[in-house]
Amino acid sequence: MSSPRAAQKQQTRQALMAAARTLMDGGRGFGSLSLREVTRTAGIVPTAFYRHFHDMDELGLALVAEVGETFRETLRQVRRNEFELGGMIEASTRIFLDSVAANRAQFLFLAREQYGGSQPVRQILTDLRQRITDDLAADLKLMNRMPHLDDAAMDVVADLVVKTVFATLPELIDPPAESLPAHLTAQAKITQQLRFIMIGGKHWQGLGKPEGEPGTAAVQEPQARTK
Amino acid sequence: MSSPRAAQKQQTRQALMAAARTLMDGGRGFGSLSLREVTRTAGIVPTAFYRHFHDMDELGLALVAEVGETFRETLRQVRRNEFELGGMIEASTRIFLDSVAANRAQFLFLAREQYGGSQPVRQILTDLRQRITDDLAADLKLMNRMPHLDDAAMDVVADLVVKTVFATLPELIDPPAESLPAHLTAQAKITQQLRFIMIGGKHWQGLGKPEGEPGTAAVQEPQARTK
DNA sequence: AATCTCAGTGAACAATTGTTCACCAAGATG
DNA sequence: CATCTTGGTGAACAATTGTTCACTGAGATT
Repeated sequence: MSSPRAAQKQQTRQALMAAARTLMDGGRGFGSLSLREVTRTAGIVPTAFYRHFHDMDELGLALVAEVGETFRETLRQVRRNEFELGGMIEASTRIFLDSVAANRAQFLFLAREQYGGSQPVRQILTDLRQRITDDLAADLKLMNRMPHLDDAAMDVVADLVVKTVFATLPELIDPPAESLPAHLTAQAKITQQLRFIMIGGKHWQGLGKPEGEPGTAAVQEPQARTK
Repeated sequence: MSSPRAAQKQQTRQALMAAARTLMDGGRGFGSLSLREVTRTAGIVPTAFYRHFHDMDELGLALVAEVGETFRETLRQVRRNEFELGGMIEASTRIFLDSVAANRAQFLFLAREQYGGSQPVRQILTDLRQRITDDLAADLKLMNRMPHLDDAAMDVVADLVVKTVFATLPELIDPPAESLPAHLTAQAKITQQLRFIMIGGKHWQGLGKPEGEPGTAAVQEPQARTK
């Protein structure tokens, strides 16, 4: 038996978060949700809200933390497969897509609020994304697949990859989308796109006249990051 | 002097759109704006709103149409430079960034609402983005810089480029951001990222064992789009 | 000059909002 | 057992919301 009644509390707390996510399923933004409809959906009286969050913004931050944890856990899972041979991108993509499907509502919040949310929510989401980018950059440097790239350039690649993944989230969530042309499944498309990026990194020729492109040197010699 | 009285109308209509954009500057999402604050900001009585828009959603659609027109005009400008020699990506990027800076509020709406907006707004934004992607794909096919790619693969590249540009918009808008490490200016970063993508497209080796990656053929032979 | 059109006004409405307060009853603590 | 803590209740509040309606007065039309 033994249900410590402090655990009951976390249960209604979860109910509040679930209510917010549910309301967002209908296409609403988090910022347009009212405290009262959240409590109503959670099956609770408005005043009880304050026993859990001081603010709607604080609820938002809790939702960020939640999806952030899910995200990073998924990435740990991806990283475990990263040293196996063959189709690394494809394997990683599959793991990621499975996680998105399994936690649809959480990632829906992430996709919707990454640029639309209130300023504190957006700030902490930016931090989350930065940590992910840094981790990926460190990984890329370790596996040494892009010998021509210095550390700074590798950071830029990592940023591009993360940007691509985050920007793809809405496509992964919006439609259950059966019956597609088969080479345009989300899976196939993002796999191919990530491959383009990695190949681009591998064939980067440095600076002066990259890829026979004449004229201006577009990117100045980047010095190592002084941080 | 000739002030056609129907022109005064469009002027307050513009005032309403400007008011909405102004309110969004403070980090708010369009969906959280109330009809009354928009009219208040526009210096007008709430009821007058209905002379211009039937709905707040309709205001949103007008804002989409506006930034859509600006965007496509900018792309026409980019396309005029596209056949000049040297640093094509860099030149295009500069033109684009200038336009974003010159129409900051419009692009702020685009960046914020591309995934956060209400369903009708998001739908029409998706359409806009699709038209842009199609135009770019057609252009890429014309200039024949990626001989190994068939049409379907080129569509995927175009999608990736547009995705990258759209996902970069928030960085371009949020901070006036002076005093950066200089190789991390938005200009330098997105230029380098687009270059990675284009190089990746150019070096794409087709299907079986792309880039010496053994094992599974990740992407099936894409047949030409049947449309 | 007489008439019509219509963008903007101002009062009024029912509904919903965020927040307060005193109150309860069940679980924890002594 | 008596006492204290605390998650949830329900009434009440001032404020703001979207929408209606009859109105006005300056341009347009005749």
